[in-house]
Amino acid sequence: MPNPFIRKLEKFTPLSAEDRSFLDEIVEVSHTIEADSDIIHEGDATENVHLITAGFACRYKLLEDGSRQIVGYLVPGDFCDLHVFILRQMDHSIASLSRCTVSEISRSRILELTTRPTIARALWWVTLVDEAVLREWLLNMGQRPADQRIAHLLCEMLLRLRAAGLADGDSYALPITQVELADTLGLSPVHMNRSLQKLRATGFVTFKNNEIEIIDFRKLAESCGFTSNYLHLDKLQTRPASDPEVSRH
Amino acid sequence: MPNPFIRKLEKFTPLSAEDRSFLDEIVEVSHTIEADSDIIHEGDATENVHLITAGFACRYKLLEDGSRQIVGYLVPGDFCDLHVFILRQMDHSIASLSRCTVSEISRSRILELTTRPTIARALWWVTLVDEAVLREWLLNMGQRPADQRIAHLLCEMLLRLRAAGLADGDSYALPITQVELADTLGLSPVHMNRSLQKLRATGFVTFKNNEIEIIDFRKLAESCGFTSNYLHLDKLQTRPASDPEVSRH
DNA sequence: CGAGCCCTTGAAACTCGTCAATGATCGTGG
DNA sequence: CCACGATCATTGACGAGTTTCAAGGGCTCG
Repeated sequence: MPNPFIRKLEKFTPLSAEDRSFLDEIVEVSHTIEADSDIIHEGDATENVHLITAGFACRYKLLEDGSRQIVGYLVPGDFCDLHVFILRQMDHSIASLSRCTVSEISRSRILELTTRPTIARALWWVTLVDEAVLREWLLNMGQRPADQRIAHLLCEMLLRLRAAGLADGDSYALPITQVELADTLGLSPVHMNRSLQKLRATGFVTFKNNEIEIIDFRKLAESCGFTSNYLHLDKLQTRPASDPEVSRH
Repeated sequence: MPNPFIRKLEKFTPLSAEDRSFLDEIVEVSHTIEADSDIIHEGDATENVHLITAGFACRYKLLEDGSRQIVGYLVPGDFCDLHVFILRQMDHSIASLSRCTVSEISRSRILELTTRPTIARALWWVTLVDEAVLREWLLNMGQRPADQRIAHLLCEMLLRLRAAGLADGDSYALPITQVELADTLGLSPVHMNRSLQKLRATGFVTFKNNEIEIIDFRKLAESCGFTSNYLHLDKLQTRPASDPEVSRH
C-alpha cells in the first residue's frame, strides 16, 4: 500500500520517481490519536504541518452557545493545516472521528516541497479542490432539503473514498454518528434520524453499523442532483463497476 | 487611486516597486459589463484569467429546479477564475451584481506571476482566505437563525469593503436586492424581508436604497457571534473610528 | 448486570417557505 | 406631464419542514 498522500497527488498529475521518493521521506514524526479527540485547535499557530495517514477526521467550528458546524472531512492523504504556513493561525479546529494516525512535516520540508514545480502545482490543486467542495457544501446546505442533503454527502464520500482507495465497490466505512452527520448538514439529530429513515426507504442506499452501501448510485445521485464535476477527478482512471461518474451535460 | 488588485495583495505583504510595476502591466484587455449578466459560466474553460476591477459580482451555483445559491461575493481586486489555471474547468458561474469592469490577464502572465516568490505567496494567501470565508459561511448557514445570518454577512462585508477601500467609515454601498441576499443565505425572499425588518428594529444597522450603515458595529457583531479572525486581516493597519476588529479571546 | 452511548419515537412549538396580493419607486414613452 | 410597465419591497394567511423536549430501546463493554 503506497503512501496515501502520494496516491492523492497522483490523482492530479504523475510524479517522477524522484518526487515520489522525496515525498516518502518528509515525515518527521507520526503518532496515533484516539477517536473523538482534538488534533488541532482554533487559534493554534502550529509549527509542523499535520497530515492524516490513517483514519477519519473533521474540520469544525464552534459557536458561543456550543453548537458545532463540521466544515469538512479529512481522509488519509489530506493535510490538516497546510494553510497555517501562510495564514499563521488556525481559524477552525480539527478533531479525529475514528482512531487516526497523524504525521508531521516540518515547515522547512514544506518549503522544499514548494520549490518542486510538479509538487507545488499538485498542492495547489489540492487546495483548490477543497475550496470547490466547500462551495458545493454551501449549495447543499442552502438549497436542498434534509434527505437530499444527506444523499449528496453520501455520493460525495463514495467518490472521495474511492479516490483514496478506501471504498470497496459501492460500499465504504463511515465511522460517524448521526449527531456528527447532523452537525455536518446543519440539522438537528432527531431530524437527521428521520431523514435517514426516509432515505433508507428509497432503497438506493443502506446503512448498517457504520457501513454505507450504495445500492443504486445513479438513482441516488439523480434524486439529490449530485454531479461530480466539482471534485475535479477527471483524470481518475479507476472506475469500478457501477460507474458513478455522473456529469451534468 | 491605485490598482485595487495591488492594494489587495499588499494587505498580505509589502511588494517591491518592481513587483508593483509588473502587476500594473499585466492586464491584457479590460471591458465593462452591465449589471446582472453572466461573466463566466459553469463548464467554461477560460483562456484568460478574469479580474474584477470595479463593481460587484458573485459566484453562484444553480440546481436543476432553478434555485440558486450564491457562494461568494467578488469586489474590486478579486480574481474570478484563477483556479481554472489548475482545475481546467469552472465548477460554478459568475455574474455581475452591478455594472462592472473586468480585466483579463493571459495565462502566460499568470505563469510569470507564480515565478515571483512574493507575489506567488500573496496569491496563495488570497486563495486561502477565500477558503476560510467559505468555511465561515458554512457555519453561518448551518448554525445561525436568519437574522443573525444577515447580521454576520453585513459585518463581514464592512471589513472586506474597508480593506478594499470601498467603505466610508461604517457605511458602504451594497448593490444587492433582497432576492439576491436570500439566495446568498439560503432563505426565501419573504423571510429575508421579515428578517431584515427584525434587524432594523435592533437599531444596530440601517438600510436605505442599497446603502448600509452600521450604527453600532460592536453590538451587531456580538448579536450574531461575528469574529474577524477568519478574514486574516491581522496586518491591516487602517482602523477607522469605531474599531471593528473583534477577536474572540 | 448496569452504565454509557447511540439510535429511535411521539407530540408540541416554532422557524421558515409558499402563495397571492398590495405598495413604492423609477425610467420610459405617449 | 402623466400614465404605464417593470422591478423591488412589503404584507397576510396558511402550510410544510424542522426543532425541541422527553422518553424508551438496543447494543457494547467493563
